[in-house]
Amino acid sequence: MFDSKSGITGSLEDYLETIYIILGRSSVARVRDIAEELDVSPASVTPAMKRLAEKQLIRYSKRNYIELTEKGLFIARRTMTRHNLLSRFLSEILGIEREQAENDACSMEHFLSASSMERLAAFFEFLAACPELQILIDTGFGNCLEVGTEHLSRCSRSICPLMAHDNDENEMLELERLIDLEPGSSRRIARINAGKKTRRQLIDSGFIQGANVILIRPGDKNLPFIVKLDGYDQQLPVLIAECVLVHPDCKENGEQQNEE
Amino acid sequence: MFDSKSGITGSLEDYLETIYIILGRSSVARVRDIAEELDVSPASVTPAMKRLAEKQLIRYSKRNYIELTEKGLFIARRTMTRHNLLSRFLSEILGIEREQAENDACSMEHFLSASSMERLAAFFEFLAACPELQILIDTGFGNCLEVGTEHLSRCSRSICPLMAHDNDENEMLELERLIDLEPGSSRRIARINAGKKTRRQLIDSGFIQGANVILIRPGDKNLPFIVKLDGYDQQLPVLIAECVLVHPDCKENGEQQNEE
DNA sequence: TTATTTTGTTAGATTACTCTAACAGAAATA
DNA sequence: TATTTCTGTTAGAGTAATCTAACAAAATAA
Repeated sequence: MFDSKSGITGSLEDYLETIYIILGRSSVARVRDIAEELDVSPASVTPAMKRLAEKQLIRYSKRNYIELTEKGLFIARRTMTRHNLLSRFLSEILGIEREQAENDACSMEHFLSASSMERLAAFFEFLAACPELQILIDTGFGNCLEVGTEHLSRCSRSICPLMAHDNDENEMLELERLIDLEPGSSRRIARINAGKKTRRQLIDSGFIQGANVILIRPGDKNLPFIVKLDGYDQQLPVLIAECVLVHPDCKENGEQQNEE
Repeated sequence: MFDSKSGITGSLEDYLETIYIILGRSSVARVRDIAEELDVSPASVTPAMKRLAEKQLIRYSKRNYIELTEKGLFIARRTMTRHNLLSRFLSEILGIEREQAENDACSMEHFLSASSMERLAAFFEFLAACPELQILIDTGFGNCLEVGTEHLSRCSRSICPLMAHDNDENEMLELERLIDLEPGSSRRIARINAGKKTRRQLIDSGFIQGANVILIRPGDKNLPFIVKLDGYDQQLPVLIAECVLVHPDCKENGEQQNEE
């Protein structure tokens, strides 16, 4: 219920942030404005203001304008910054639609710890200092948005103007299909090569890059495929299992086996 | 209160996830195990099980073992996957300590939307397919963790084995200090060049890469510095304002002015 | 079999948040 | 001045989640 640092709830943080936003454009903040901005009833705002005043985060007296205290201002700004960092990460890096990114950020902002926030900020600084990274994300990852993941196998070659790919072929062709493995084989998932729907289904089930899969029983037309995914048994229709590509079983990937 | 998709609360999602984890290692799930795993009182578990059973997400009868239904299993797995994606992003990409990453992921997992989840999964796939990106993050961004941000100005040169940096000098030296600007100048923040404490203070206040700053009043020994940061007035002690570096005011950065 | 311990449930209280409906104060209008 | 409208507060209810303390059922030990 309580957020990571402030000692106040996410709801109260939202109120503070909203007051800050209103004061940024209107010189005074009234109950009505807050209710409207947050899309809650004015009757919900009054008790929230009382709670905030009790905690010395706002100055508030009945039927009067609302002001942030030093402490309240600090939390409001920090919350807003967390929101911005998350929303920018989701939209600028991951390529999520602005509105959706705002939405996600709105609820996650209350739980981003100080250290995560600091690192996320550092990531943006690094990105700005490192044009190569920006190119990779825009050209490579960004492209995958439109062209679909089918092209991902050729990404290293086509999108990366930064490096000469001499031994490209063997690097890329090493990816295997999960269904082609021998029973008992253990691998790391490389990617899901499927359309939106199947892809989402697999990801929801935990088939994400880096997850460990062990083939238990290869399926056929009637029997489903059985694998152990990160230690959990899972069944899959063969048609869906076909879309899972795994990294080769070489030494480089072997070191990822133990996470401790 | 409710999470993005399931129509159930974060708390109930946690219960489902926990049941899934317990069933992955113990063949049966009891109230006691769940209470222990989630660090809540057993008296809190019983009513939660009733709520879950009502929603057809578990099979539950008084004093009996608890089983997940098809639907419950799906939500449990999806929640766990979201957790893994977030926690891996925080630890593997941002370089947050494992425990802290787990913590943050625990609370944020309930709010990551389906599309963000999909894109985050795609990011890991892209990372695995693009060794250059991995190198940049490990060598460049990863290094910043230890050496501090002072070195960031030279990152492009020193860490990037991927590109020849002929015109390095002018690229890097273009960064200006915020305090050296003329009053009225508008720029984008590039990075914060300060120790941990000052850095955190500035970031908490919203001084993150990409934010727009307009210099209102240059400070001196007595008067504080005043800037407009993303539309909000802020005061800073001169000593702290010194640490803010901004991008040059060239055409390339000018295009970021409007976000719409 | 009886006693003890473990385990699970219930009752009752608390906190945080929301709502609707009724009401009160202030401002604007007639 | 009187009335209407806007704005804010209160009262009262509901939901979701948690807790402690008391109790009940089941399993284990004596």
